[in-house]
Amino acid sequence: MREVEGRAAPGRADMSPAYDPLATEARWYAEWERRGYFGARPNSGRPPFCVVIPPPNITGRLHVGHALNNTLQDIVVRRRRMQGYETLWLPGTDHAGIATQVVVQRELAREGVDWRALGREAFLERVWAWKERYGGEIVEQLKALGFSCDWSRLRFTMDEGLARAVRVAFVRLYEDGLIYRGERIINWCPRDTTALSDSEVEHREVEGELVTFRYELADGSGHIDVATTRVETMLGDTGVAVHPDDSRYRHLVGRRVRHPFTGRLLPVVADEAVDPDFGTGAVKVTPAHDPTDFEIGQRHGLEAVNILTAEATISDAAPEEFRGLDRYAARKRVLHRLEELGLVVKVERPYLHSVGHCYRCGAEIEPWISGQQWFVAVDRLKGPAKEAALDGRLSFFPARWVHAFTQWLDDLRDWNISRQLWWGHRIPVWYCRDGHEFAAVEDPEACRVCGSREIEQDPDVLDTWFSSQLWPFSTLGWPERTEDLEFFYPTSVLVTGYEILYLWVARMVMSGLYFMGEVPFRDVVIHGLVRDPQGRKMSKSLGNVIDPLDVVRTHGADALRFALARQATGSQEIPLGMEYIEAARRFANKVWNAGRLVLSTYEGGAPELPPPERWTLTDRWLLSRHQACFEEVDRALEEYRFSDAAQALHRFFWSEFADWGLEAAKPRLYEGSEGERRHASSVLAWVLERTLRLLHPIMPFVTEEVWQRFGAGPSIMVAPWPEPHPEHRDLEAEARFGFAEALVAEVRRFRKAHGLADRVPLTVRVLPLDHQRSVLLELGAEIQRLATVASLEVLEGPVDPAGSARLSVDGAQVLVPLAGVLDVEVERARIRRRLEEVEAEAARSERKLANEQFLARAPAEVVEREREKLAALKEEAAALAAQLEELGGG
RNA sequence: GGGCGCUUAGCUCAGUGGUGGAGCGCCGCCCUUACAAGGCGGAGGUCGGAGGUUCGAGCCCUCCAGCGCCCACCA
Repeated sequence: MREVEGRAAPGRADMSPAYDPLATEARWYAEWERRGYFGARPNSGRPPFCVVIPPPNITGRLHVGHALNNTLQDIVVRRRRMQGYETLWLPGTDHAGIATQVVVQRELAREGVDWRALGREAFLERVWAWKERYGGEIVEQLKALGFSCDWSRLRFTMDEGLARAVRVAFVRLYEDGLIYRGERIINWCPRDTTALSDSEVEHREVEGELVTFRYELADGSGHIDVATTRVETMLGDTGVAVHPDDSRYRHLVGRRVRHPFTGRLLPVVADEAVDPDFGTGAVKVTPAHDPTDFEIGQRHGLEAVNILTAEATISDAAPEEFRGLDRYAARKRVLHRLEELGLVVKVERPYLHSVGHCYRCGAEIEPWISGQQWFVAVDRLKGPAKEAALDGRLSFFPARWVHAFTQWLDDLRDWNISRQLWWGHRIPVWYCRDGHEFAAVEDPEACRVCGSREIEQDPDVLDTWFSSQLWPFSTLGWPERTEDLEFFYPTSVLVTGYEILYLWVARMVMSGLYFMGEVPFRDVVIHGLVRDPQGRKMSKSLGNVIDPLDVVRTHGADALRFALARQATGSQEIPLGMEYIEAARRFANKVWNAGRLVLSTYEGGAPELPPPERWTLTDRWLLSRHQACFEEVDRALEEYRFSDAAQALHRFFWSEFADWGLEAAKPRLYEGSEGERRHASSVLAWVLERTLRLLHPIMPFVTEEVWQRFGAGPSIMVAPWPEPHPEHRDLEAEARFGFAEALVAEVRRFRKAHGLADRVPLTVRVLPLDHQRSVLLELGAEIQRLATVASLEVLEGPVDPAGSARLSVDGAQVLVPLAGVLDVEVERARIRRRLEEVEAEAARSERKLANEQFLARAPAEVVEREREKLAALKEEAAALAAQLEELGGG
């Protein structure tokens, strides 16, 4: 624990060969928290950066979707903090009206208690108790993943301040005429017995039946056939509608048909809403149970007969023989009775059609008239939101979401905000005995209009999303003008899944603009849903669920975070399996072990580079590649391309820094002079230390644990984001080092082709092209080490190649003397294979260069490159052919 | 009905008009003192199909097929 105390003792004496996340992560999180690194202070003099968390429901345990969402936020937030912003990540939880109420109802049911019988107050006490018990759990789970939220500002959508914000918002909308009450047809969930907004209804294709049945004209002079997928609703039919231009039915408009069960006379009306091409072209009208029919009914003065109870059983408004039946039983019964009466024309089954379902419980939604409901009029809200999305005040990542966003706003209809629940913000409207109605922020004692003390508050509560839409400013203290609100609003970024783009994001934008006059956030980052590697939803029954907390225990939070970031492309699905997390864990281990190597040779202290004039070719190559990595990571994170950033880091760290940089440095580290060792070590340390900082937002723990040992500061969390060094980009060095890489790879391949174990000492003699000579002189020791070569000779001029295998690398000739050892047959095969490749490529190149159009129209440099390539290929082919000849292979 | 996205190695996915990549999986060799949670090498692709633009197309355009998602008052 020494390193936790502040300045670490450098070195790796205490570093075990295997990284142990379990021993590291919780310790560091507690330490960061203790030091107050997560806390933000307004008006610190630094520029503000603020993210509000999409508040998890208090019903939930942390699942992998939360892990993804918050990992991405933490990456953004940690980077900004390192960049010097006054960074606030504001956490909180959501009361989640329906979801929570249902969970508690179920808990009560298990105890044999009916929640309705309990009464409103006692029930709410139970829910609050539930919240106290489980509401904090998810917070602990978020901490286990390393998320750097400012926990001192933790909010809950029903805490005192937010409750006040909800009331102020409601009253203002009410007084501005944007909230109204009306009796309209709404979406009703018969299981949760509440209304839902349009956005809370999920449409799913189901196999049902399409029943065509007959209404006889009241005077017996004919009939009219109608089709329906919900035949039970005919119990509430009060009319039949046809299209006004439909000549087949024009003579029937104005006449009446007789309802077979109720005896009611139903007028035939003409209405534009009818599609003459569907079914029979005539439609039964059930104003109480279908939105279109409701409107038709309104236009033609048809009665709305509500034949369903709140639980979707047949009500007393229907004929006695059907009363009390469940809606599905009624569907069968009505069909059966119609058949008995000979009125069924046909039944198409199965008939695929779309049916609305409750987004919470999955029950089929009934369009229903449930008495008075509250609505938000959206016409004056949606315009400004759309404008903000189009004029750039709001930016979407990926940008394509802007279309979905604006299109949704275009189609948006008034928002039903009243819920027939007990858990939630109660609607702040009171009614007095004399029928007066008023809204108030504070609980009133008397009627605002007549002073009567006999007042009653509206029994309904508000849609959960009504409070959620205020989240970016209510959490900062609104309606008070707090320091936090002044400093941090508008917030900087919102990171969320696309599934709540409409439900939540769009409404925050509308309300932010309305109440604050400003967008609630500048950037909207939309990510996909986590799926299993086969693209299936994670579910218990499939056994493919990944529990983030299990992963933290077995692989570490860093591994989970990296795997998620690595997968987080802009696509709608994010495949994740344990094998991805395994790979990420191995990466964390790689980081740890690269740290061990570098630290074992390093003196400690903030790494410093030797002066540029002393840089070796390897140094220049490594620094150039590191700068390329920096640029890629920095740009990717700037644009919220998390996957690109993670991949760039992985590739650089493993394939470049470790596989080549560290391996190439070993001769100097182990066998070089003291000066060489120090030099090599300080370059590696400099690159590693900076790379750790680049990686820290994604993998905070392992980077901190290694970084501490440099003794370069109190914590990587508060270390600055690396500054760019464009002058380190050195394409010439990369090209020259590339020759060494190619030479090493060719020798390795040769070794493998002949099955020569690393133990067998190889001598390699190279006749380089002029520009390659210095590379060999500078990198001789590195090349020997990397290619496991005992002796590397640089030739001055042509040498008799007899008895040697001959390789070709970028035009350089490479001889591997192995007289007597070489298996001639294998060598012949190797050469023949290579020759085929070279000849095929040369042929392709020749064809291209024979094309006059290519010569005329392609850029000169492309043509030149092609010429050089062909020349090299031809040279190599000739050499290969000559060798074959010598080997007598024919 | 409208809209969006996807189709590239066995799997999951990157890919900026100029010789097709990664991770995982597979085959082979190696316990080399950072790491066997590793190293090295290898196999494996007519880039969904058909046209078009271009000197040149995985990439740009059109059409087609399949898959996924969102929206919609398909009774």
